[in-house]
Amino acid sequence: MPTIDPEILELIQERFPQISEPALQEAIASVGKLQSVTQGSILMDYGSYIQYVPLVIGGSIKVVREGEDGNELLLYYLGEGDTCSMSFSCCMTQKRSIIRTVAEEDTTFVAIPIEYVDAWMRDFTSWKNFVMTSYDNRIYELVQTIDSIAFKKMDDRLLEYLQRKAELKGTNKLSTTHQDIAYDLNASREGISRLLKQLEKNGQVKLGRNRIELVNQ
DNA sequence: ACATTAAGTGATT
DNA sequence: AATCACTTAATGT
Repeated sequence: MPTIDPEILELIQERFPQISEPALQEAIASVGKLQSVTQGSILMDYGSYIQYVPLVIGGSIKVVREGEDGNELLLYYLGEGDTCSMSFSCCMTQKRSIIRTVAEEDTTFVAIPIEYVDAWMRDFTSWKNFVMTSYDNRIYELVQTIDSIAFKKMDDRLLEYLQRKAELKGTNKLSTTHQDIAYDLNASREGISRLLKQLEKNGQVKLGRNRIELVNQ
């Protein structure tokens, strides 16, 4: 039996209050590995099998879907206290990943080897609840994203995107390029530039090279 | 100073 | 709204 890592134990208690059972906390601290990745690292890619389930401690991860032509589309973000629901369903059903996850910023997480994930569903109710709640949140966000694509015009999508991003990062000053936004929204860079210009005219944002500031109104 | 990268523009479909 | 074919501006070396 591996020893309990006190650092992980503390982080879990601090960032994942839903995981309340002490025995579960200790189990996580025993088998989990604390990992850090730099911005832009790909944690999981199309077709790969999942080896672990990540519990996000700090930073954020974006989950994207890519078409055959290389077009990308942002599905949702994972932030502190979140976990990747896709990795659950993948490891439960032994299927390859149908999405890609990329570190949106420098990110740390606790990696749980998949062999424990299943057993804990039986053994710990707080784990089961955590997983279910996580699914629920992710599906809710997915539906919002679908709504946004299906029913909203690009300018609304853009504003929504910026607001979510600002919320996730905890700041109104975003450092990103028009091109990156265009990739996430699967739009053209020029289109995004023009829409941002409009938003600036309306006093909703302030623009600079590599930075977009949301103006509270 | 020069090269590179981000952003802006206008025309076309 | 996308694409093209640029121009202009900011930034790194």
